[in-house]
Amino acid sequence: MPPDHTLQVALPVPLPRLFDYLPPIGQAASPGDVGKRVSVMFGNRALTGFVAGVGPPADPGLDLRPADALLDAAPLLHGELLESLHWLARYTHAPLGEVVATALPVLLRQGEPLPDTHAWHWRLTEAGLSGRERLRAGSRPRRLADLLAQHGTLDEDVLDLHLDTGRATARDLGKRGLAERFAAPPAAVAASPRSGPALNDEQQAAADAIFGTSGFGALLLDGVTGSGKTEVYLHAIADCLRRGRQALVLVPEIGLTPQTLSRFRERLGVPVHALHSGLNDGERARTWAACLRGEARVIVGTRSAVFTPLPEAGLIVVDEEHDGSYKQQDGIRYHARDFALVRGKALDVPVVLGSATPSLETLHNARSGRYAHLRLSRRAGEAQPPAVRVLDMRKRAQQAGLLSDTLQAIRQALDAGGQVLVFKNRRGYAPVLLCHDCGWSAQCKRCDSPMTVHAGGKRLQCHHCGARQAAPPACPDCGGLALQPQGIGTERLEELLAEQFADVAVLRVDRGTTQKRDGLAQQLAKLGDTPGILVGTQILAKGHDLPHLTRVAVVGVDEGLFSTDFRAGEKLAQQLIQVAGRAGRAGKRGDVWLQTHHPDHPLLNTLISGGYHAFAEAELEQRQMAGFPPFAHLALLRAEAQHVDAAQQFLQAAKRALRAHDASLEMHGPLPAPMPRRAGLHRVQLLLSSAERRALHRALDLALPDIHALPEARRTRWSLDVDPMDLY
DNA sequence: AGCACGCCGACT
DNA sequence: GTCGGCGTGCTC
Repeated sequence: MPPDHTLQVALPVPLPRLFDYLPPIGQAASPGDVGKRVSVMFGNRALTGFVAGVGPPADPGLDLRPADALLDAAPLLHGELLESLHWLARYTHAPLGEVVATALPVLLRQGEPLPDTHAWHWRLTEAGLSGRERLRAGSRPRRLADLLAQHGTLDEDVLDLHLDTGRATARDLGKRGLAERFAAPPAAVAASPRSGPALNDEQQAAADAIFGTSGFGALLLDGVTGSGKTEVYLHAIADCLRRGRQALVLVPEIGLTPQTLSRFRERLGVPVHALHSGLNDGERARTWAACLRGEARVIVGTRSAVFTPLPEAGLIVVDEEHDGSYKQQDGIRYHARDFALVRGKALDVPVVLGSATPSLETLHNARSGRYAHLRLSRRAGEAQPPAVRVLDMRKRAQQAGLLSDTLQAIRQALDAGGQVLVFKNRRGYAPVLLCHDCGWSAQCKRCDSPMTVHAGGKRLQCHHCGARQAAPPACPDCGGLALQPQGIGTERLEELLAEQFADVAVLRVDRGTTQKRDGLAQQLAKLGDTPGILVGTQILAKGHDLPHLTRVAVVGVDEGLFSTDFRAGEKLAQQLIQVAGRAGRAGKRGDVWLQTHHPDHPLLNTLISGGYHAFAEAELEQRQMAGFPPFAHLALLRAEAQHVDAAQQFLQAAKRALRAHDASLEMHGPLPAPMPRRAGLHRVQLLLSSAERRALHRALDLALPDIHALPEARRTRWSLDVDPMDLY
């Protein structure tokens, strides 16, 4: 056996190398096998791998095992997507096998064949055509045969609509040789778009700029809430369809509502394929296959949709590009927005990044001229931007964190027939249970963090490891009965509001209440246009149209003003702008009441007087001075272990390895993570920083093999996060 | 990451 | 006497 044609296989294991296999017994390996999946025995378990290359073995002395079977007749990944995944593996410093596994739908990752995407149709056979008259008139088989004769062929999916038990009858005709089922090629989709509202001049200019971008180009669509970004997307997508190309639209996790989809479907007049967490494995694999075959023309999906193959790509849109849900926080820690840009470049198509509150990274790129900067400054229908009022909380009496001024403001808005949103940037009933007598507070036994009170004070839950327990009836330390929830969460707020405003509906909207499918939409429908109060967290800041909302009360922003996380200010500003954007729509000017202990804080002042862009300007200056992104590039090496020392020692050794390869790399740590214990493990981290992205990556490229080989590496769970979003 | 192999404690 | 703890070694 000439050993110069072995399969170089990428496997979904955290080992940063490929594994050589002989081709399956009786087969020869050819360069055409690159991109096919392959099943192999690895150790003593069967794995599905991916042929990354064909060539001579890395180690000629090694006794190679044969692969069991190649799973694809033609490469599953090739061309642009394959190249982009190679890029992603290099960029995240992750094994190609894990990157490929992340990119593929579960079923394909497990080695299932690429599913069919064609529809099954039925038609009469020769025997059926000539013999249908002999079927008893009026019988089901006769009626179906007549239908088939009349229509020529019928889609299996609609048989039951034409005739009761139509499917079963068709199978019966099939058994008698009178009808046959065949795979119909997917119907060619002719777009029949419906026109929407006329674009205003800003929208038109934006749409023209996208249309005029030939080949790759990044465009920031910077439009205030309600300025009609979606209309611009729809025009750009319609253009893309007219040119016979596919469009990919990425949306944040909670932005993909049934309403969004039906709006797209209605306006574009083509099937819109959705990819989100609600799909089952089969649906995901089918959608992926439909993209690969070019049958899916418009794909709307969340983070992982960035991995869909786009053989006829024409446009990529990333809506709400600043949204944190685009960054995967475990496994391969990719950023879907950034990867979309990489793919857009490789595909040579425009990438539109839309937001009312662009990330500072994106704004920086727009200001430096790398991205075109398209602005939509006007709200549709002449709606006015909301007025913001700051309430000083210092030395003021409050109930459940609400000032009496705020309560009055809510009353006024309700009396005027409006709806009010009370926005609290935290969830749970009350952050901690505190003994007023001795100061004891409920702490999680596994994590060093306070447990939060849930279910009206009956239950304690740790928000970090999920541990739950019943709240003690008396203080475990002093036996006193003065246990009180400290601080306020949305449940306590809801309680107070329900009490104070018993005449209107008070809805709490958080992860708990919206987990059910369409839970939020149903709740909002229940409220209708009657006066009422919505209480909630982050989830309320985006997405849904709330046309009757006239007033927003913001409570509990102070934690975000003094955080150690360098991104906290940006996140807070984005949230405040987004939630303020919920107030007021055409015809009704909304307002925002903001309670704080720090009414003079520069972030609030700049944001309120100058808006998001003034804030961003100031924040970018600070980032530059402090040497933070986008003026520096970060990578975070995290380690967790049963014992702090193991994690510490690993990171110390990793630091020495990095230092050996780059004497000038900036490193901070190892330091305990901001949440130093989680689920019983100690967490430590080492922050790497460099003004030059290249220098950072070169140091990692050189040092990671050493770090993998460290004896300390085996005694800890560790991971690398390039461009971390949270520094913990 | 899995999964074996390999030496030391409380139990059917 | 065993079942089982997780240290450490390896996977083409």
